[in-house]
Amino acid sequence: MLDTMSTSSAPAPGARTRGRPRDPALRERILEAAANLAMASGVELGFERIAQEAGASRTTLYRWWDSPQELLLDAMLERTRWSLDHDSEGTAAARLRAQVVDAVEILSAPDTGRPLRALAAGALTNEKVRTAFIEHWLSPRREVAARILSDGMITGEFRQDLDAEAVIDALFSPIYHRLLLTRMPLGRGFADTLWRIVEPGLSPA
Amino acid sequence: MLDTMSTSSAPAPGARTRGRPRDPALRERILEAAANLAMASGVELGFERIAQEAGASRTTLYRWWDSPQELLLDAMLERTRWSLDHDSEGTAAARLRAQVVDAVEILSAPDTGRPLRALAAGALTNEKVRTAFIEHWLSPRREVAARILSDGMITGEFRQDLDAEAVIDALFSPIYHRLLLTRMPLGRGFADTLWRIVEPGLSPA
DNA sequence: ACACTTAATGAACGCGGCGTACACATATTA
DNA sequence: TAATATGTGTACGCCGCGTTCATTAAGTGT
Repeated sequence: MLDTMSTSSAPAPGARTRGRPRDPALRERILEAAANLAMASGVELGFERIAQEAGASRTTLYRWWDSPQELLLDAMLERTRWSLDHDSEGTAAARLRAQVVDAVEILSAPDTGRPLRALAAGALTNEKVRTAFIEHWLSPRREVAARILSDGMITGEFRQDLDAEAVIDALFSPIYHRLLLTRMPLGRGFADTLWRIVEPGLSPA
Repeated sequence: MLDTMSTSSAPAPGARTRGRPRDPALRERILEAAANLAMASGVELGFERIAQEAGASRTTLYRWWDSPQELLLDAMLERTRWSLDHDSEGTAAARLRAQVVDAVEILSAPDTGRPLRALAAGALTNEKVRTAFIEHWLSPRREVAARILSDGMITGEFRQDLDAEAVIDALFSPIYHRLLLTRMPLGRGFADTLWRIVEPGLSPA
């Protein structure tokens, strides 16, 4: 089993260790500082600034994270747990559609969308960040959708020869695309529009 | 009319000017150096390295470009002119599908795909780069597809209530997504798979 | 009590790229 | 020949990076 909630620095849940225990409040201040800085677009994300904003020592950050982006990833993961809980009621189509709406929700909200841009930027320059981003952010979310798709294919609601990964790409990558590259409007309506385009390709002939 | 072939530094096509004329060969060496460096993944793209690689003076680069990424964009535009020429023969569906295949072609080839990643990374950190990337790279390509979609909607081959921009997103952004973020295979087959998913949403009921 | 272990701080260092400024050489037009 | 614009080379200060070190703090073990 994979721990999706922390990139590198697991404070060892209930493990009683020797030495001085890590200060949870400090960690929280650091994560919040990173999220705040990343929300203010145009600000370069660096250990220097984060430490200053959090009122922490720079060395402390270096101890726990390898890069500012991995730090930010930890912050984002904790702030978006809810999006991984999904209803298992209703048709597969309705559940999948709800996931698309959720994704638009998260990526269009400034306090999550903007940090996600900084995260993606890191993923493009640092392979380690890219790996962590895939492992801890993208994959868990794709798996939720993959599960729903699989259910629908079994019950016959969807066609059985679907390429699940490609369907997920078609449904979700446009949302990332609008957030990251283009400047086209990204709002609730886009989820509907997108769904209307892809949905016909899901149902059996 | 918009000049899509140069971001900032137009050498004024046939304009006879005073002073010493710009050296075209030097410009070419610089563009090539940038493309080569961007192809070697893991290398940070900076004026310093580009100048060194091109055997040019760093000052010269600062004169003509505002950022290494805008320089690289110029290089990419010149190397992918062909992709903007498209056949106007055949059904709209066939022509649109061909565009998807071309896109996969360009983004999966290392000598264009990797530089494009560097370009996208720049677009995520520098708003000016982002603007140039949209204006000179994304928009012209989207317009080709938009034209085909428009044709198909007029002839009745496609449904008339399509949101063209959203269709384009659904068809092309998954390709960028696979190049930039995920590590899923990006090959000829993906174009076909993608098309099979989206195509049903295009034809009239 | 004491030793031991880990966390957090703060100061300092060298490195490298960035952006700019300046002086100079070169090529072309008026 | 004068004027103009391109290209070169050097030098400078700045800032963030990544690391090292010494020090203090907060918990464990016997």
